[in-house]
Amino acid sequence: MVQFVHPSIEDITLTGVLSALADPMRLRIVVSMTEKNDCMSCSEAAPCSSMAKSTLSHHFRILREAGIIRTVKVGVENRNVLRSEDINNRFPGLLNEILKYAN
Amino acid sequence: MVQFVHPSIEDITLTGVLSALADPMRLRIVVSMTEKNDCMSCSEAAPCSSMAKSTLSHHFRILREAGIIRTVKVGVENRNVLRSEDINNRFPGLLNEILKYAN
DNA sequence: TCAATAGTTCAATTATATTGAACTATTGAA
DNA sequence: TTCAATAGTTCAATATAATTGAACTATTGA
Repeated sequence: MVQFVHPSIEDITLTGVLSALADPMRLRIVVSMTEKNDCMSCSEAAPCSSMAKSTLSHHFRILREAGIIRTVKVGVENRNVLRSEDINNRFPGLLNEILKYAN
Repeated sequence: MVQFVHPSIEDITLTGVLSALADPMRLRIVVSMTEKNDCMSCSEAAPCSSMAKSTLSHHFRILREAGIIRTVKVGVENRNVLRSEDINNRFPGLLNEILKYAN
């Protein structure tokens, strides 16, 4: 049984968030999640079909451990949501400012 | 004679800026440059004295190639300035938003 | 029961970061 | 003019992180 580790709000760091968003693929994942504004499976939010699923899994882990997404396994798939509220509490305005220029 | 390469404004990328600022040491360099609000030599802006100068040189190169600082060699030292105006033209508000939460 | 689905984990390879050592260029003093 | 000191760069070696294929786990639905 896979259990995911998520940082609490106070453990979200600036450089952690920046590192996570400093990758074009992860930025695209986050952008597609803001557009959907709902849970997305990993494959649904995949930035491109050519990426190996182990790489995709790695990127989701980075986003998760930076505190940017929350992942829950439901049935056979993972349901990922943006932790917009948490990030906005921790760093008000930051995420929107970055996403303003993403894509 | 060392000649430094700087990207033009339109070649500054979001992920480039985020990658450059996603490192705690580079973030401290940038913060100390905003506090000084003037040219700083590499060693003057060094985030800690224990860092090898080759590592420091590497960090300044990353910042330079991301378009965050401009470097000119004057005499024996490098004079580094933040390209605040350029970054603000390219991504209005982004740099201030990030620096708001730095350190 | 068993194949399909959705993802994780592992091990190997590739790429990036860190550092000491050797180098370059400039200055200032003897 | 020589030469040591200063301020950095570059190089080669090592250490750390990213990418991927292959094997694995867990869940569902036929």
